[in-house]
Amino acid sequence: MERKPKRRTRERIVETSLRLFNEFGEPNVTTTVIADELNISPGNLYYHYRNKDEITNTIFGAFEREVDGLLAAPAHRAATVEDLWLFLHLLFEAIWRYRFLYRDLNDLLSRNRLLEIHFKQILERKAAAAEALCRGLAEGGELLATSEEISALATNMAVVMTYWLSFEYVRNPRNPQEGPIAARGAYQVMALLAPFLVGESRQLVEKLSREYLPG
Amino acid sequence: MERKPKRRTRERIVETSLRLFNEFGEPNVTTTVIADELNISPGNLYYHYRNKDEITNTIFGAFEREVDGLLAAPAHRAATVEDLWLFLHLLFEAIWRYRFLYRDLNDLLSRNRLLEIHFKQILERKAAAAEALCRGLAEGGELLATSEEISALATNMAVVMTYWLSFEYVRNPRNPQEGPIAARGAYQVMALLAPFLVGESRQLVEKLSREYLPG
DNA sequence: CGGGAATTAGAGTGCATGCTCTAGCGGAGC
DNA sequence: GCTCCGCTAGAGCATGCACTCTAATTCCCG
Repeated sequence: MERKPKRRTRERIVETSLRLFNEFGEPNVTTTVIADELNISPGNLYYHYRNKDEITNTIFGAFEREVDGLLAAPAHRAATVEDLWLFLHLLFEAIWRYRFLYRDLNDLLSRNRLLEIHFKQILERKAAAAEALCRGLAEGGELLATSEEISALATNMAVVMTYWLSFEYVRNPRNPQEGPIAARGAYQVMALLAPFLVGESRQLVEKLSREYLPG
Repeated sequence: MERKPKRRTRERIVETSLRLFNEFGEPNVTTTVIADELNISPGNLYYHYRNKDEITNTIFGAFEREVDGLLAAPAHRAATVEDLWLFLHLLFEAIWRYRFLYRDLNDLLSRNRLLEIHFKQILERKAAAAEALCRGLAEGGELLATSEEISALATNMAVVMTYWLSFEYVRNPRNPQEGPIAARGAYQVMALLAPFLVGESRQLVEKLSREYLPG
């Protein structure tokens, strides 16, 4: 009936699941739908994965590895505004590729203990990375703020990094374009710490904003 | 069998549903559970409400009325930092009482068109109220920022106002205490615009923070 | 009382979904 | 060609859910 390569079924399941999860939301994608989309039988799907959660967890594992790599970088490196700008773009791009996790976050976490624990860790690492970046900028004299201000700022950065996609989704449910949303998210996070920046760094932010905001 | 007052069934259904929704999440509360909790039959429940969505919509209607009242206020009044502080507390308190809406937001909106439209409006009104408050402070000379900065700031305020509860919930799933979470949310939003405030207003924020943050 | 309307009970239905079970296919090595 | 084994098909099961239907009860009002 078909001439597709047969040996990649396990990989194809996660690829297709990720695509469908992102498009329709994980709760709205049944195992039958995944199997149909792949033109395989439910039995075949369950031969490769014990249950639906195992598919979700596999996808989440890939996401976690990617994000961990990104979040680890800022910790041990001198921070500049350009670093932050790049970091935010990479982060939002990764989040976009796994956006289903963020769309039905609480639902997923309440049904899956592993996700609950690990996602919480990711959140903490996000806040820690944001704080490390801010303190790095402060040490370099590019940012001027008290320790309390930096703590609150880092927390707010974590909030916006985590929920910007959801926010955009509620504001505009039928508008799934990556570029603008990710760039806008990076801009919004940048706007959080812009007022704390001094002189040339602040002007750099304004320049970056002008370049990326209209596009 | 029972001696409870019988005539309030319709009201008791929404009251109990709200409580259960908030505690366990709307998707995890079945109509059977609601009926059981009230010691009534499913048939009785469906006599008063055509379906589950009608219960949700009724609750949402009450929430919308409350929030609309709150959001309308800042628009036509001279703004001060104290006004904002009070406004944020009232808003977070209202959100807390209807927190189930925010917990499974995307799930709810994707299954309920009325909610999708009206919640979107609420979001827009939140951003508008935040922007009005900021511009009011700017006119009063208490806040110093460009128009672009105020726009980005208001958007970020809307994000934190909307998702602070979710954020706290992910960070600490088993810790349902109202006071600290609402106060902390107000503080976080305040921290967003603090760097734009001048002189005495900024010191006032620091004072308010010291009072409410540890508690 | 009596009768009609409002309310309630509770068994039951239909459907969706995650998942299972068994039989069979097909390719690689002997 | 045979056999073994990884892979696949697909009917079907168990469960949980929102929701329905009819009969009974209770309440209101004359």
